[in-house]
Amino acid sequence: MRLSQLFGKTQRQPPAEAETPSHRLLLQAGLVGQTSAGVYAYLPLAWKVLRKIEQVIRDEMEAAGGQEIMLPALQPQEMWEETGRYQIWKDLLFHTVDRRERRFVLGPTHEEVLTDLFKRHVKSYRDLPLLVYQIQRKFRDEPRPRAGLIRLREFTMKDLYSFDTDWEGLDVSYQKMYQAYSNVFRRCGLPAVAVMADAGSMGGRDSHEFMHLTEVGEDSCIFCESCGYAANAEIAQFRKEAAHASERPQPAKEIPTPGLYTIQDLAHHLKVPTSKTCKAVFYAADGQPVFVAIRGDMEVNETKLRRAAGAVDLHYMTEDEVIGAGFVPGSASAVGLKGVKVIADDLLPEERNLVAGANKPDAHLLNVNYGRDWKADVVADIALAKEGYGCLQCGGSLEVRRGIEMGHIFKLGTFFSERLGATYLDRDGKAKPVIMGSYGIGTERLLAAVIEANHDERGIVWPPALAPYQVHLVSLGGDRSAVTEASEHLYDEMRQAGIEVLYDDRDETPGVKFNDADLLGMPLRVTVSQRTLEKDAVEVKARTSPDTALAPRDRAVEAIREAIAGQPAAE
RNA sequence: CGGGGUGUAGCUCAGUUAGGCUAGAGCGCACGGUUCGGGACCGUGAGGUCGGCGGUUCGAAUCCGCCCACCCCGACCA
Repeated sequence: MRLSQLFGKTQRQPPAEAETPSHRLLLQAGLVGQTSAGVYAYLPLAWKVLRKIEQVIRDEMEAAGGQEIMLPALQPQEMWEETGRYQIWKDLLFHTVDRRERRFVLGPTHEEVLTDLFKRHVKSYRDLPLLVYQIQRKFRDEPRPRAGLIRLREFTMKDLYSFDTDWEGLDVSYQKMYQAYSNVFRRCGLPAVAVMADAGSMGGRDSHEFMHLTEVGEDSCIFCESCGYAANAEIAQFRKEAAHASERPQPAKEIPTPGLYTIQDLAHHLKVPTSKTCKAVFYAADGQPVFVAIRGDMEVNETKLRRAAGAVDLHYMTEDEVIGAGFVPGSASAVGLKGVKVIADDLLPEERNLVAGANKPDAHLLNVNYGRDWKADVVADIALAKEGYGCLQCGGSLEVRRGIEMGHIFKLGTFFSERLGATYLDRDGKAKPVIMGSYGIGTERLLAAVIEANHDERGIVWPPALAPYQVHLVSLGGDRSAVTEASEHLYDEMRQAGIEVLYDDRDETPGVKFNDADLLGMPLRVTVSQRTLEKDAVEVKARTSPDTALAPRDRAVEAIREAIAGQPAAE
């Protein structure tokens, strides 16, 4: 490809709106164009990379026994109502209506459609296990699109679904996908770690997310270096130790605390650690008020809380809701509270003599004890793991890292098969719901993560396996026809040799060309100039190294080929 | 949805505080010339609903109101 003809120009100054490196580089290099928030167009270079990413994924899915299919994006709304997911996903769906006023949604994922298809084509245990996958557009009206391609509203996802006769079979399918995902990310030159994750609202069992760790990521992950524990902060557990368990229960005592509303102020004023206090947090779970109690030094993990509450929707109460529920902000506690569901962190029953609200303005209680003074309807682990907490498994110190979630695998079980009636006939002649798993990778997000992981201050550094072209041929010809002729000749030779080459044939100064070559990030730069021709050579330079080397013209193609082969392989 | 921010040429921004006459700069783009190994130089030129609508005013990029878009931080996910 001639750079002079390429659709997509580099920009000297990146748009100010881009903050994360991948977003900035994608725009500055002219790879993508934004259409609206979370919706992008992909120009030739980006599209080439995306196709290579898809090919890597396709390879690994096929190797694992997956069969590729194509499913509709236009999905009848009733299908979503049948599984009950319509209510849950409603706000995230793009809705549409056909000319007969039949309601459709643009598929945000394809479990419903595929399970329905499965029903009509699979009848027997002999057809199982079955692994099918699709690579196609999904549409989600995300509340907040983010950071270029990291969080999109229209995006491409590889989704593979597994169908097994039993849970052991599902374990095997799951393991296959776990391995396939590891292969995909390795081949894409992208460091990734698997962390345990929330299996979501679909009653699944195991679940892992594949994370690329970077400050730019939007997920928090918890790691233990000594034993290898790795989990999304949403579900991460930790070792909880009661700080005051050995104390003898003391009589409760009310004290005036005017002007003290926060745990910080309260603890400071009473000269006690925040771990000596009991904090109250108000949530609405599926519209019902929930009183949440947790030790003052800890924070509520909303994923854990949602599960403990058995709720689909969970949000911090608004001021109106708090007043409506009759809570006393600043001095609330579960002591004497009636008619409201109380959920307590499981550390509270072990603590003694905590400071808690008195449930009336400007007053708190000293020496509050669980069991004697109050009880919760639900006692569960609802605390958020934090940096420095103890590892549940080994006691080591936990670390928090940010990550981009590039892939998610989970065991669905029978959620969809039961609701949609997807059964198979087993050996015993009985119809049984098929056991499913679901495994997704976002390709544009993967592309963004690849750039996050592979760039320097000058631009992108494509992993060879994904680079749109292997060679960036720079001609410093100007109007010197000898240089131009030699460049054209080498360009032809390389193409005939099957080498993917981007040829900078523009009438630009050397500085412009070199800077664009660095920005665009092809693995190998080959320069032809007056200077190299005087030595009857061309210059070869890897994007990853500052060093250049001369290759004789008569064996230039051979030398380039060797240089490509010598690149750090992504395999 | 809550909080914060930004909208002036393709990109980066000045001009808005204190309303004033043909709205500016750099880069990019087009043409001509000189240059040619790390974002060169000279000349000429094209390019603008100043986010939109309404209001105040003799006069609005500038003041007021409403709306919209985009970015960032939180609740969701690949």
